[in-house]
Amino acid sequence: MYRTHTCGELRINHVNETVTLSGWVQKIRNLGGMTFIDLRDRYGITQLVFNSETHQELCNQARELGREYVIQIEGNVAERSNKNTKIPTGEIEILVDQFTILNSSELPPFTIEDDTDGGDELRMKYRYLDLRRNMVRKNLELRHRMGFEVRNYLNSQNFIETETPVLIKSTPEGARDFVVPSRMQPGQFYALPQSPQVFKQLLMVAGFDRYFQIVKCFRDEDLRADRQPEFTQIDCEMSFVDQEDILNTFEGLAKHLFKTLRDVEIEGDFPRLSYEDAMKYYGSDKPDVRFGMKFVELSDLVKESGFKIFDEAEYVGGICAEGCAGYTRKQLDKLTDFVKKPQIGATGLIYIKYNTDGTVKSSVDKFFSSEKLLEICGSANAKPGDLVLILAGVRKKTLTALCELRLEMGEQLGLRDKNKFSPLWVVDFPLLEWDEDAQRFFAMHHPFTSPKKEDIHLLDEAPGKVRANAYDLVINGVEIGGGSIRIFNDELQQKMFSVLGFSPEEAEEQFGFLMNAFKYGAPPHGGVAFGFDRWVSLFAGIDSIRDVIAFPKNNAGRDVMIDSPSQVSSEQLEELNLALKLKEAALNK
RNA sequence: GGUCUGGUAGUUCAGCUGGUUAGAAUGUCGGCCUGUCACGCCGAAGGUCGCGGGUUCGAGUCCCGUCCAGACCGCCA
Repeated sequence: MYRTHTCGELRINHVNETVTLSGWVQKIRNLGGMTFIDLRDRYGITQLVFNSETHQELCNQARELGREYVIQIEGNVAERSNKNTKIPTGEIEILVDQFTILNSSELPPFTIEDDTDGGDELRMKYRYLDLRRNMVRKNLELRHRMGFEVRNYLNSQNFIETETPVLIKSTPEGARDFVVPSRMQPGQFYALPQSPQVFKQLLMVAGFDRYFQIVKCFRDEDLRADRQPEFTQIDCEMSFVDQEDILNTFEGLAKHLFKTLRDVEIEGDFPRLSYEDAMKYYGSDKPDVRFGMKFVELSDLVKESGFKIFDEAEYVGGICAEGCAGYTRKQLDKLTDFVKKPQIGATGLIYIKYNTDGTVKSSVDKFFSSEKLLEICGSANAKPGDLVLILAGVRKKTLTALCELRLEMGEQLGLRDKNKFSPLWVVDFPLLEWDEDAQRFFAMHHPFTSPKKEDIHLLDEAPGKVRANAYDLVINGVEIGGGSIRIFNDELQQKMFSVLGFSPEEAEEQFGFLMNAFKYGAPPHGGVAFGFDRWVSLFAGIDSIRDVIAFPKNNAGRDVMIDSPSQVSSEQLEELNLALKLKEAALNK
């Protein structure tokens, strides 16, 4: 038997028991006549003592140990004379009688501690060592518990977890597919699913009624801190539901997860915000509503002042930063630089300081009277002591920039507390969005999303105005998930394909199986999918999803530990009927 | 595809306008130490300054290219 207890469970009431422990050597403190070793496993740390007076030989052996050696010890649990209140096992220690080295270890390239000295690159290369660290392991334990609670809740609501295939078919629209060559069908390829979308709809046709799956999805697009080429979704679909039923069901899931994983009670219904209002008040379809600072449109108020920037702007909007009237020139310059960064793209920043004495000071004093500036402050709901920040320009771009500025101010003012959670549903998304390059409409959500009944008549005359039965769950400015009520009528689906520019033949070739299925009594249905990794990282209070994934890939889609992707042998290529034709840039690598 | 930041000891970093032998902390190794738990004290080893080219009497430092890593824009229904 390798162990009778784990390294995290022994307490004062175990004193005098003889125990066997196995684990890794975390730290050796050699005091000469006496040596202490911290023995670590997943469950905790237990201190071992070697005393040269009573166990000279053992003491000598203990000195031979190194960090991360795997050892097994037998000894007696004793009460410490000097207790350590910082750890749960700190009242006891093990007087070791014998020990065995189960495995030696090379010196690890970084220290296995909470505050490691390892940089990201090293930690990824030696991920199995990084995973020994509390921080990373705790994230994965949270992930485990969350998966468990998702299953618990959805099971209690009669959902059936059903697996869907991973080798499927490439379709146009949406993200770039990962493709897998078929050996048995020369020249043909499978695609890895971007989501199990059509399968879950087919399960509804099959009468499964309530489906879910915690499932890997794949998208071959460029990565970010919160985007991996393979990621996990909580994928769900329900029959005989309208939007209201879905929002209620999954609001229930969200509340259950908040309660069980973070012990947070979310009072009342999640607020709902139309896409239009989200853009108008926050410049984003995933607003962070932990704080206010809503946009105020000032376009009409500031026109014809002779200030060219405002006069020529399609949109002028501002936010009110509470209590910031005291900002120095330096701070304001820094904010100006911030909004002028190419990624944000504003041309400049206008401010009005509403001083505590009731006076105003602005960067556009030349063009506006004090009365006018006060009026602007009034519309922006500013009170003495506040600072109004204004951007102007093309509507869409300015809203986006103002969104970034708002988030930056929220950050500076400490309004984005990681332990505060503000969920909301963003609803009434547009069904379609116009693509300038392709000169056609694309489905904003996906081609199976149903238009709002009252907007269907607009499909021909003004497709861009049609709203969809689509919704996103947004928490703290992070898009946690989204979904829609689907089209379940063959005719409407064909109509949708035609608006998207598919010929009937193309639609038949790509999605014939789905439309065919819809001919056999498809129930009304709809669903939602949540980004599991993002949700876990939100609960863990971290910004990157990499640390809630056991073996993530880097920002170039590379696994630096196993060194993938990699080349395959010419025999493998031959077998797959593939020949490589590399571009020059690829050859240089 | 683009923008930005970084790459110096095992590790995390410092290294100014180019100028003597490239430093600190930590880790490692050796010695001392019987109550440590960030143990302490003494000592030692440890460097292709990512790689290639250029400018210069002289390059870790400046320039060009390139590779790697990270953040972001485009992209991601």
